[in-house]
Formats: sequence, structure tokens, C-alpha cells
Amino acid sequence: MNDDLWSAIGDPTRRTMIDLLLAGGSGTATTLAQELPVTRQAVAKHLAVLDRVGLVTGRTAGRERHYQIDEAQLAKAVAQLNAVGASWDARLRRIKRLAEAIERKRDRDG
Amino acid sequence: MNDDLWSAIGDPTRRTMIDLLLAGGSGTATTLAQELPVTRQAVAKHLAVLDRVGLVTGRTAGRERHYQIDEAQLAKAVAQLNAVGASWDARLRRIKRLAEAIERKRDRDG
DNA sequence: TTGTTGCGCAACCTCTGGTTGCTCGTCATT
DNA sequence: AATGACGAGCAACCAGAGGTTGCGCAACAA
Repeated sequence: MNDDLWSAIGDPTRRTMIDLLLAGGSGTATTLAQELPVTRQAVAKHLAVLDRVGLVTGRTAGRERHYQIDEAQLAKAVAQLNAVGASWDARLRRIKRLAEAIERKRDRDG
Repeated sequence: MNDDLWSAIGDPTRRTMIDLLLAGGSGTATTLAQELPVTRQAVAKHLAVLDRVGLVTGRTAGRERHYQIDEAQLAKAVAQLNAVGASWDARLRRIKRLAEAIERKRDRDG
């Protein structure tokens, strides 16, 4: 279970950055920092970790470096999210069903 | 957007702990630590943060303290997971659809 | 009573998210 | 061509979180 992807999207600032990149198509450290409550340097560090796990790719154009979402990798991350959610959901359902069965048995047997 | 829940389930050790508690019904810091690659004290700290956000509740019995999942709160966490996943998934679909439309137009117009 | 077991507290280490301050390349303006 | 402004990258530093070891204390068992 690739934990790098999880920890990459575990950070709230990075999740917002992904949202911004999805909305705008692409962005630089400076443009992203303008819409975030952190400095450009912090954003740059986050971009570095997103880049390292492949969630984002950067192309340099002149003095600017534009980053863009890697859709395949983000899809993989979404799949992991859904997998964990589904697993827990299934367990919760099973527990609830069991509890109800016990409840019914108690009512029946007095 | 309650970020506390997210950061609580963002940690991989805590996710495993939740799995273990769901599987076993309940557990103590010691019993959980036996199935985890970290010490009892580390587990105790994690239980404290899970307790603080309400994902888990503890009852003291003698010298032991048994923790148990709060199902309603975990359901809420699962909902947040699914929400983020669904949001990203929707955007990815939209982007893909758009890309395909452009592709088709390019093929058509030559 | 005397061990043993489980917990909690405190000190410490390391990594990560964040900051400030600087330098350097690129662009633009004159 | 020179100068200034802008964007990026690097380094040092700080605070908080995950982790460890070490200790003391209450509760159980012999």
C-alpha cells in the first residue's frame, strides 16, 4: 500500500493546492501562494513533495516554473481514498447489522 | 471543513489502529502496540489524538484502559474522504471529457 | 508481601511545515 | 546597454508532531 501518495494528500495545504491546480489548469509557486495563507517558499516545498510522488509535473518557461496535475497519478490517489473509505464503511455496516440483530434477539427473547 | 478529522486519519499508524479497533471491537494501548511497529507510548499518543477528535472513546477497567471506535464519528470521517474523492474524480472526468472533445474536433477539422 | 503488569508522565531526538533573508537569472524599461 | 523589478532557489532557523527511552505509580496475582 503506497503510503507516499496518502501522506502527500494528507496535508490540507497540499489538498487545497491540488484543488487550485485542477481549477486553474496550472500554476506557479507564486500564483498559488497568492491564494493560500502561506508563503511562496512553503508552497514551493509542497510542490516539491507533490512532484516527488508524481502527482504534479513542472515545466520551466523563462523565469517561471509552471506546475500541472498528473491526472493518472491523481486518479490513483483517489482510488486509494475510495478504497479506505469503502473498507471502513463496509465494517461499519457489518457492525451496525450485527448490533441490530442482537437488539432484535433481545426484544424477542425478553 | 473540519480539518481535525482529516489530519487524524491522515497518519498511517492511526489508520491501522482504526482498522485494528474495527476488527477487534476494542483494544488497549498495549494490545494495539503488539500488532504495530511502534512502542506503546507512541500508540498512547495516537489514541489521545483520536480521542480528542472523537473518533474513539476510552473506558477504564481496573488498570487497563479499553478504547473503542465511535461509529458515528468514523462515519463522518468516511463521508469527508468520499467527498474529496468524489470532487477530484468529477474534475478529472470533466478534464478528460474536454480533452476528448478537443481531440475529436482536431481530427474532424484536420 | 512481593513481583508483575499496564498506564501515565517527562525528556529527548528527528522530520516536517512554516518563516525570513539572501542570491541569481530573466524580463522590461529607459 | 544599464538598471530595476520580478520569479525562483537556497540556507538557516523555529515550532509542532511522531517516535523513543526511562521512570514512577496503581492494580492485580503469587
